[in-house]
Amino acid sequence: MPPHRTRRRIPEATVARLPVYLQMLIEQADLGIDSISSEGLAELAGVNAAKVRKDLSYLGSYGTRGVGYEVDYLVYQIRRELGLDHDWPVVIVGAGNLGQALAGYGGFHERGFPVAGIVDIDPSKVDTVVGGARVRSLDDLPQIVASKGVSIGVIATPPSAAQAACDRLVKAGVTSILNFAPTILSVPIGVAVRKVDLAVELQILSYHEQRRANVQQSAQLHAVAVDRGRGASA
Amino acid sequence: MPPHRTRRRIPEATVARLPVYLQMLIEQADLGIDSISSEGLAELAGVNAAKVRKDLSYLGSYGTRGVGYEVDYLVYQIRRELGLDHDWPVVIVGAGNLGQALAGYGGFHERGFPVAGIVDIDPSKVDTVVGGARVRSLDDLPQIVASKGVSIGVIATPPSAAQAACDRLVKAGVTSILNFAPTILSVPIGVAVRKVDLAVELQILSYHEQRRANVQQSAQLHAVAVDRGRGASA
DNA sequence: GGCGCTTTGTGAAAACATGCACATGGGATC
DNA sequence: GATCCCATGTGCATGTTTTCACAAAGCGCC
Repeated sequence: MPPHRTRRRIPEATVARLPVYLQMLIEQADLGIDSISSEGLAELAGVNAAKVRKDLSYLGSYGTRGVGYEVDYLVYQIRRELGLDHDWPVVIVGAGNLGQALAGYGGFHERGFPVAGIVDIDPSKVDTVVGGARVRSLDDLPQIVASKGVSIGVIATPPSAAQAACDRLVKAGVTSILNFAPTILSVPIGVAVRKVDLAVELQILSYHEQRRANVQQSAQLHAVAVDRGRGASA
Repeated sequence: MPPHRTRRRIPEATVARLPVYLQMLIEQADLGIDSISSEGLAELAGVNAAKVRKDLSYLGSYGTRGVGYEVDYLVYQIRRELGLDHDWPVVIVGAGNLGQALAGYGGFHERGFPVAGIVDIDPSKVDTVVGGARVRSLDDLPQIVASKGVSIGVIATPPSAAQAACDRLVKAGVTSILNFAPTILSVPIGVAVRKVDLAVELQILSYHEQRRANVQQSAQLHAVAVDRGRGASA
């Protein structure tokens, strides 16, 4: 039996933090640091130390008590667990503003997600070149997916086209989708979807701004009430 | 006493879903639908009905038993709660690939976050025009923030410049930050930060792909073991 | 080789979020 | 104006995530 076959399931919240730890660890490695404590990593990642330890404990016991974690080894283990020991080519659907920026965004390639292709339904966009890649027809999707072994698709279309784009990705054999359109996609079970909605992020910030304003206002009202109480009757 | 002064705090998980409900409700309103049940909204938002009801109950009792929710009124209430009853101008720091795409991305303006300005530290980028806005110098930041009443900043710089960009935003008076750089920002308390890291999203998908592969492999191994068991000894 | 220092790894508690299930109450029909 | 129907609003149980606190364990120094 291999040492860690299926391995116990890692909580989703932890999975979402591992990439952050990874990023910080790589930074430290580049700085020549070769050992780090949960405390140190916690500080870099903006979380608390107990959380770091519990998160890392899901991967196995890779720390040394009294010392900390060896940076390189931890990088290796997190990479392995996240499936980052090889590249995952991605295909982008939609060559509008956002699709073009994503295609040209070096961060993808740099972090193990080379852009295998970018496609658009609009014939006038096809064959234009964005971010070093030639835009291809949506009809070429199956061919791109098959020939490059793509399993992750990125949707950067307008909302109205997102579900259709999704369907074509799934039909072409993609099993994970990153959706930038403000649309809830329906997919067969077994296909993973993550949604990133830039406006939603801003709206959440707006809530906190709003709240701050309300609280201040209410504190002022309260202060007034207190003053009144002091000066006069009850 | 006003009817809903500070109002009980809304759970963060709910705050993150309200924008999605809002989006769906606006879509329904545009379609001429004027009433919707928790069940219907749940389906559109991709969550379950009890959750919708509980989430909406934090806003108050705005539904009608036996009937559902009036779409327009709910839109109004969610907008008010999220602070979306007025626009929130944003300033973008960094006019690279991503910054340009964001500046040109209609979704921001459309959903209440007009781009009040985009700035860059690189003199060669200053005065170029992207997405209808002229890039201005980083030094103009305080002036832009003050004159346009900006309270939300978007960081679209390379990671190495992100903390400096953040500091300047805070100093200029911005109190909420949306950070696209893969960096943990440190900010004074009272400033809200949200981070969106595109590569992290892909890495989370990668984990699930990886896992799928492992499970399949392990199922195969298991099948082999069973076959062996069948064919021979134990 | 033992002692003390340090930091991990992890049970157990607390906080938070989800989902069920049903009492409650509004609207429609007669 | 009484009755039925239906979907909301919510108490409660369940599941997940965070945090605490401490025993276990490696390292270096004497």
